[in-house]
Amino acid sequence: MTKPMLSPFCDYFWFFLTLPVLSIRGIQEEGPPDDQLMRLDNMLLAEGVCRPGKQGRGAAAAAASTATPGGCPNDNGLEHSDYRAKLSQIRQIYHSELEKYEQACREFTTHVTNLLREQSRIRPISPKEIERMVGVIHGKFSSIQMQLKQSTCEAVMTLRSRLLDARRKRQNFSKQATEVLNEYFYSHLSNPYPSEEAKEELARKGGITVSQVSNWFGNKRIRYKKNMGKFQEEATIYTAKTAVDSPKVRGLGSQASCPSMPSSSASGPFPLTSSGGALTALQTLASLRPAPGVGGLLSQARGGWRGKRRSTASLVGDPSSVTPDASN
DNA sequence: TACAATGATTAGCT
DNA sequence: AGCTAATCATTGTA
Repeated sequence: MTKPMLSPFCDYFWFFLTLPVLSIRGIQEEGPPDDQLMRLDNMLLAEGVCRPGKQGRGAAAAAASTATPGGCPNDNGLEHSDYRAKLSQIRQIYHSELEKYEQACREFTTHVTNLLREQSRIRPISPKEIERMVGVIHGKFSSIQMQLKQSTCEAVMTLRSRLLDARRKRQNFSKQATEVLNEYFYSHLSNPYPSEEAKEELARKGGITVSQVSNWFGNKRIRYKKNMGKFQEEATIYTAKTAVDSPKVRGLGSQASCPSMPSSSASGPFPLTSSGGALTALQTLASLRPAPGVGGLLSQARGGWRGKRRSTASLVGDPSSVTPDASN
């Protein structure tokens, strides 16, 4: 590029124009700038930073600040208010910067064009040359824009991982979910391993995911086994509950296929769950000893249910536990 | 604020 | 793949 004869003021801008744009991280390695720009625009759109049809076109910060973040599936209110507030800040900064860049680009283009026109009195300057200069200026500014977009994307991603990370933002399950899970657990105490279908049903009823159901049962089994005493009261409550409302729970589990004998009532290691109700439960509560004839199963549970791994043979004498999912 | 409860993650096992 | 056991990290509570 031949340096045109410009004023000292323009020397400064000439320096700007000749700055390499290669320093923009990732752009060169990730394909043509247009593709990269499109990806960034899509991402900003998905994150709710810009709005459809307005990507990079100077959407007003004020208007944008009230927009609902589009890319946040969990954006359901108070628990993410912090996220939303910070996203809104990012959005404002993004749009005001973008606006500044665009204005600077317009002003600089006008300025350079005027200077070239002035120069044309001294030496011949073709319209093509002016066009080329304008193109170069726009190219520089769009690469700056790209950098801005990239930084914005990074900021949003960091914010998301910090504030919306499921593990860090663990929430206790709703009462409904806990009840549903506990009802199943205590009514299937002899074999508290819900089948895939039962897990799905529990998940649906509790408004949680299947993997959350699996986690819950994993935790529950281990914690129950470790400290059965602590759970006695809870067991009594749910036993009484399911005794009254047994069809509800029975409907979930395959073990409940024995209508007259809830799985854990006579067979399980924890006779608290007898459909006979609170009396047996309280008796056991007092002694913490199994009802006659169930000692073997109690020790089995104390050593670990070893649920799905349990062979059908070990369930002999426990007809209610011989279920489709137990025999898997 | 300390501590218990609890949901999620991980390593190792079958 | 699904389980246990240990552990982490957050939430709830006295």
